[in-house]
Amino acid sequence: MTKVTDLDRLNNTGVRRLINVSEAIIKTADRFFAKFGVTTAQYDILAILKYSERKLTQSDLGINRVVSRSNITGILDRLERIGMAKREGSADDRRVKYISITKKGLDLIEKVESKYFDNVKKLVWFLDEKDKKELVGILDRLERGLKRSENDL
Amino acid sequence: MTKVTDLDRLNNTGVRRLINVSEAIIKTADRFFAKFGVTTAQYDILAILKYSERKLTQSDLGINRVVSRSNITGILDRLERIGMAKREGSADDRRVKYISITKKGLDLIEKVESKYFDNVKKLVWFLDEKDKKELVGILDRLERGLKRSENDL
DNA sequence: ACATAACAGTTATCATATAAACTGTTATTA
DNA sequence: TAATAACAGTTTATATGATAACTGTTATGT
Repeated sequence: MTKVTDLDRLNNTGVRRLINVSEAIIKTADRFFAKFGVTTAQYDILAILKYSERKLTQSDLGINRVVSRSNITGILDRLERIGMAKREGSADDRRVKYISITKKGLDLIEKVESKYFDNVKKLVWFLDEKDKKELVGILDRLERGLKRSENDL
Repeated sequence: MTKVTDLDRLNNTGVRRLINVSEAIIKTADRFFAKFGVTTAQYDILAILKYSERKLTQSDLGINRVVSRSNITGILDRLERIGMAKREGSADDRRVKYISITKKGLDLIEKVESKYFDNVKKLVWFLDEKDKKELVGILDRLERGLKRSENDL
């Protein structure tokens, strides 16, 4: 039974801070996309569909976005309902469904994309090149640490 | 209509990376607490209750955790169901409910807490003091940027 | 060929989150 | 005091996420 030290609490505060900032960014993105009638998850899927070189299946989308297959089902249901994407069965493999973005989906991205990137630019406005490089390094080291702490989970 | 540049995409990739690492940390925490029969949100509430100097209302809990009042309702429902917390009406103000942690809740924290802080220690294992200081600064600057980008949301 | 394993997608359940409408209570103010 | 505003908490609707059970299809291996 290890004793909890002040340093432990300080570390925890720092990690919480990281998570809070992340969540604040996510919520801001959610509100941004909501103005255009889609959720962040839906927009992400549409952007992947638009920029993919090849036809994608539902499983492909799951891999890119780290969303499980079961949740992709629901997101695509809603995208189909609002007419932004559609499913097509594969002739080769009857298990597979190919997903494509519709004209309406492409129009949405056209309208939203540059505004979205403008917001990202404002978000990182106060970071210089050194900050950005350091941040990437810190994130790498956090991921290494995460593996350590996952081991004896 | 601004054009999207490579730098825009690079910025976006960096921000996504930050969010991905954050979400990976959150998921690891979720799995950790699940082993003890609670969710992260539930544990957070219990920890706040344990270490609070004064009696807390549901609104108080909302403010600390940035969870809206409506979500607090559900989280407390479930905490009450498993016997970890309880509600008590206020005599002064019949709108208000004071929330307290039960013996069972305190036992849980006793059992979990030092293991949790051990995991946090492993998470930040590869960060030195300079990293930690730099990270705090970067998070500050990101928050400033976030305000900028929220302005014309 | 037939049994079995692996796979793609769907469905169901639970927890969480946002937002808006609602109930009852307290505070304000005309 | 009566009308109204502000507040605390609940409820409802919708979206997302994790997991697990399930259906149908394809691949494998004896």
